[in-house]
Amino acid sequence: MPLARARNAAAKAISDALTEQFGLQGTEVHLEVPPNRAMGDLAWPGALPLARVLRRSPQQIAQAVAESASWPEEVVRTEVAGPGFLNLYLHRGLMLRSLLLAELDLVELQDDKVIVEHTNINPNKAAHIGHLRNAVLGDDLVRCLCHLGHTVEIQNYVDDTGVQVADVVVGMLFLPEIDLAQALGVEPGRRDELIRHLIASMPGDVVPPPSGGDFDDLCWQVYPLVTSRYASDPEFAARRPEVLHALEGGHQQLDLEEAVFTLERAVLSDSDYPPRAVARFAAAIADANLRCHLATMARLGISYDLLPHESDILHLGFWQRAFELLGDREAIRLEEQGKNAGCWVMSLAGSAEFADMDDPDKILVRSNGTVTYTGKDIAYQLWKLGLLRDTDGSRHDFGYRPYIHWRTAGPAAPVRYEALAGNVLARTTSDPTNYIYGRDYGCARRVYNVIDVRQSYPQKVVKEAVRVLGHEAAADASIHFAYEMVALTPAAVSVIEEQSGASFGLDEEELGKSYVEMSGRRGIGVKADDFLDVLVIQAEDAVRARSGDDVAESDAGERARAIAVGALRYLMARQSRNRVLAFDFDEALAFEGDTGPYLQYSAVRANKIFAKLAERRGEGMVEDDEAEALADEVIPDDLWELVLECARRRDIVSQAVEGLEFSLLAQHAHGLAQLFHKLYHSHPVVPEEDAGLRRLRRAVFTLFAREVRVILEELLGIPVPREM
RNA sequence: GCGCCCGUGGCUCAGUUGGAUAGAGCGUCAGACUCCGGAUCUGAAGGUCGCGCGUUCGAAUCGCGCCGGGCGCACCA
Repeated sequence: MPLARARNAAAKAISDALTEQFGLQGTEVHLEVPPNRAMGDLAWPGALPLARVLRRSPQQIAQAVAESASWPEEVVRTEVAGPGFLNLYLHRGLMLRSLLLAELDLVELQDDKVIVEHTNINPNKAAHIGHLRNAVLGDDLVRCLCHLGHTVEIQNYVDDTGVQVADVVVGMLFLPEIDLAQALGVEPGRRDELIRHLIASMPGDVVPPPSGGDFDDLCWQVYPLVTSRYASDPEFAARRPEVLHALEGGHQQLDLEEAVFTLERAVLSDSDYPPRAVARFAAAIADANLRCHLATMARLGISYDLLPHESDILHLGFWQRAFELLGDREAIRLEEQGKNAGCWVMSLAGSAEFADMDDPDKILVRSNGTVTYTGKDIAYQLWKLGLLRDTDGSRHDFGYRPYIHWRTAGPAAPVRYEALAGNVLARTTSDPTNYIYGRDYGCARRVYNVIDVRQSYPQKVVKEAVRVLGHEAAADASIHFAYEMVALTPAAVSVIEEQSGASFGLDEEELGKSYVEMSGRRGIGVKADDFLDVLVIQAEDAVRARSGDDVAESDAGERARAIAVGALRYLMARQSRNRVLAFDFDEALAFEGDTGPYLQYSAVRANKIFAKLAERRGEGMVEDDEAEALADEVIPDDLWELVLECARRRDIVSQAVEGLEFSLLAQHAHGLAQLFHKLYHSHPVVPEEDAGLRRLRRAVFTLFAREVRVILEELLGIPVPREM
């Protein structure tokens, strides 16, 4: 990290000069990178606030520091400018040399573990583009944390016993056969045949390659029918709590085939469905959807370490233990009267954040004895922090077993799921004696929960619960990574309605707004796989238009996939997280300008230079021995600008993680690509006959080619195709 | 009602410990050499940073008050 070294050395020089000249001890010196190179490479604005204290003009102070400081070798020139900035100019050759020497890029490994929980899609329907925002932001965070030397555990929480899964089960078991058959896209038939059809479309023990009409797409069709029928049919609506209760009861070791057989018999004899069979059926639906979600995310190079299941939290008594801990601290109480009578509530009145609320109590256990989602989430959070402990001090833990294995061909390549080889993706089990050798899950120093901003309130409650249990530091380390939702522009809604031939029945008011909220319950949304498919098709058209028909089929497909992923991931990263992303097809399908493909193109072009260089001149990228010789090189302004930008990666990544704002990183990447594209035209390499000039350009472009690959592939998960 | 978020050229957005001349992209207009690929580049036009008051050497950024929009404040998740 040559820039950090130069910065620290310069800061120390300034601090020492302040002591020597003005007797100031231990002044904090922050050096920033000024807006343009005419103002230097690093700048110290600290003379301005010191003016009052020292009763001298800022220019005088800056001048005194500039003249008396013993500057490190990295600083070659100083200048006092504007109202009193002290601008520093770096030794360009030295910086370029250091940046090219790869071993200087190593990071210290951090001695902690960080958990990032993301994706968390309800396993009752296909993923939509809103879920993609969650997963991409979560994955970007994971990549940046790893880059900074952290050990990261990625969790994708599976709510397999919630109302949403129950709703699809209700639909399969109780919707009129006619409606059901239509939703499933088959000829009307008996219910047991429809159930069989659904089971047959499940992916089994594999993670399937996504295509149209997958299992999760069928559920996507069924789900809105259920929710709309609840409103009109009370008898139907009464099925929901029945099914939910069955799910919570579990299905101990019941075989799926046996469960389906049981359901069939119930259909034929017109008798009630046995709860255990219903629960087993629901578990199969949740699992099948989960595998579809994994497949969708795999396309984007997103993977996980652990799949915690809500059913296991339930069966292993996580909540009971959390309840005891909260009870010991008297953080919860049983409400005897009022509107919350019969409920266990946690009072939030004690914390400033909730003090102004009308009702500062949050219900954790309902009057019927069941626990709310927030209650379960508190237990889960405590477990993540290693704080869910039994009375003997041992950790109250899950059981674990390998769920599937996976591997990738590179940092931004698609994830390939396989049976036995590669990295382990584990899932929790309800048998705490199950474990995976050498693996220890949970128990992190810091926890990021990537969740939609609309869940800020329950997330605050969870954090507060950790705090009232006396774990101040752990509460502070419980971070809600909140982001705004993805909505649809009215134009996007029209496109979907036109293509699907369906109408979402939006009223005047909704259509008048600048965007429409997506809703799985209403079936309003752009499915993630569908959108990716469209992107791939568009990208492939563009590839063929440029390269002609001589591109091999598989090669064009490969490039198109990379471009589609690049466009999508960049789109998600570049918008700041607390702004609603109003999805528009035209904008999302753009491949020119401030887009992923623009960045990819810069990387491809840079690589192309070196390919041609090897071919025509037998020269390659600048290696360490050549880099040594560059320290004395005179580097012109325009090339230097790119060199300095390349030096800033670590700073930018730290800042992005600190503020959970990956638009900073996206913008940095875009800036780099822009500088490169400009230089590409003004500084040709291959045709340049002057060997010295050619070496310098090679050096700068070597730096860029490496840098852009790291930022795109490692940090943003955007693949760099071989050609475009 | 209380809380959080958003308001920046025609459109979509950056601008994060307050820093120097507010940046991109799209769109519009005018251009790019027998030269490593034109998904690129050069140039032009386009801004009361919602409004007001304040803090500061300095405010798009911090504080207060308005205006407009969104989202929360469930025995849903």
